[in-house]
Amino acid sequence: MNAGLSRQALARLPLYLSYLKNLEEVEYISAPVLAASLNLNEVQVRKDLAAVSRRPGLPKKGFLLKDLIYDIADILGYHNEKDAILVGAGQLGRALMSYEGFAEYGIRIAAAFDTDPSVIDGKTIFPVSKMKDLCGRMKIHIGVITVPAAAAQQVCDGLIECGILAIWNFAPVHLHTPSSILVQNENMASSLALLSNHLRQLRELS
Amino acid sequence: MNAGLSRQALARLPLYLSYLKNLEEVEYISAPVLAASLNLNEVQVRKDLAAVSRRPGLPKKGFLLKDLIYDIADILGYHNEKDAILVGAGQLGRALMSYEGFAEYGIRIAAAFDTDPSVIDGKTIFPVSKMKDLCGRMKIHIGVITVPAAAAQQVCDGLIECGILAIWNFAPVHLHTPSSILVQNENMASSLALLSNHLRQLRELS
DNA sequence: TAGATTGTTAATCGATTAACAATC
DNA sequence: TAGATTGTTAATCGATTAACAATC
Repeated sequence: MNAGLSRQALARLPLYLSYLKNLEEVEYISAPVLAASLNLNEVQVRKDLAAVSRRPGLPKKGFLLKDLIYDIADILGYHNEKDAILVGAGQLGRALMSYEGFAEYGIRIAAAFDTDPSVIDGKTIFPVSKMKDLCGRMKIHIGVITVPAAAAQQVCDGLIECGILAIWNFAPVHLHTPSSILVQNENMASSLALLSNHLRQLRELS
Repeated sequence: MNAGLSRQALARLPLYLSYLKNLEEVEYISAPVLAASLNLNEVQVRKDLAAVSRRPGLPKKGFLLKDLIYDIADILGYHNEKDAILVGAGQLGRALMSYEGFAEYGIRIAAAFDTDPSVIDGKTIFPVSKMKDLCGRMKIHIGVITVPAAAAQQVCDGLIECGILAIWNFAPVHLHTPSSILVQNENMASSLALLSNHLRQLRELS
């Protein structure tokens, strides 16, 4: 299991999981049913499930729902809590900090950092100068960047100095990092680009 | 132009644009230089630029920076402002509402809606019951969903009734929509999945 | 001119989808 | 048994990358 899990397949798993968790009064779930519910190709789902499930599915029945939920959550790392730090406690940063959903994803924002004294409270939001110390002590490996674009690279460099291994970047810039560091861009501008393009094409048709 | 623009290519354009806008004292930019700066393949960038630029690039020089910025922004729809409405004025919703960056992307959040009376102020946040009326009058085609997962499908149905054509969905669920509606999922859970997986693989190596 | 860069055609790669035998 | 579903091998598709002639 987890052998042939492509990037895309991995990104589909949370979708499966959220759907499966909402099912009630169901003991088994089959790939065709799941595929139909999420508008996905049946074979694709079958392959994904085969890759994540520890026990094979049962012909004519499918997969035991309870086990499947467990297996997917496990692969997604939801079962072991990981601490993260966040840099940039502006509106977006604070929205993320107060998002309870992260617990479900195995992520806990242990602390946030900012340079603006007016947002620093010494309880959850600290001055950036304290970052390295805290990261080292808590062995934190995930950093969330929610600072303005202009400051993002510098913050990124700082996080790497602190021993961060994976970065979740909300700033609309490309970050330069050593190849061992994973940067996951939450690229809202790209999403908007796809929306705009769709609307324009509709307009051009008419 | 804009003929062979794949989904992925389109998603790269905002990256190019943000980089190009930050350049100073530069008149021409070439594909190889841009590619190197963003850690992308040179041919890929060359093809993308050829697809978006209205005038061909100059051998040995590249593309006129000013024109290139204009052309990309144009394709991305940043030059014509589009109104959007947002449903769910919680933390995330309000963070998006107050994000000034959208103006740059040609998006304006014209109004937000919520069911919770305590957040409704009658100025920017209105009761959901007013949604259809406002959408119709303002000819709004973009809807942003920032409600909890459990409410998302219902909100989505409401938006479609209001004449919305494209949906930017922040709720971690798959939305069922007619095929003519574009749904762009801002799937934070998927991003986190990729981060977690990367960390786990590092752990397994050691 | 020589050399960098362009645009484009061909080869490669990876992911999705189709086909099918095996199983309960 | 018959039929639905599984796992897997092969075919297709789309995007990325390589190769190369054309251009300034």
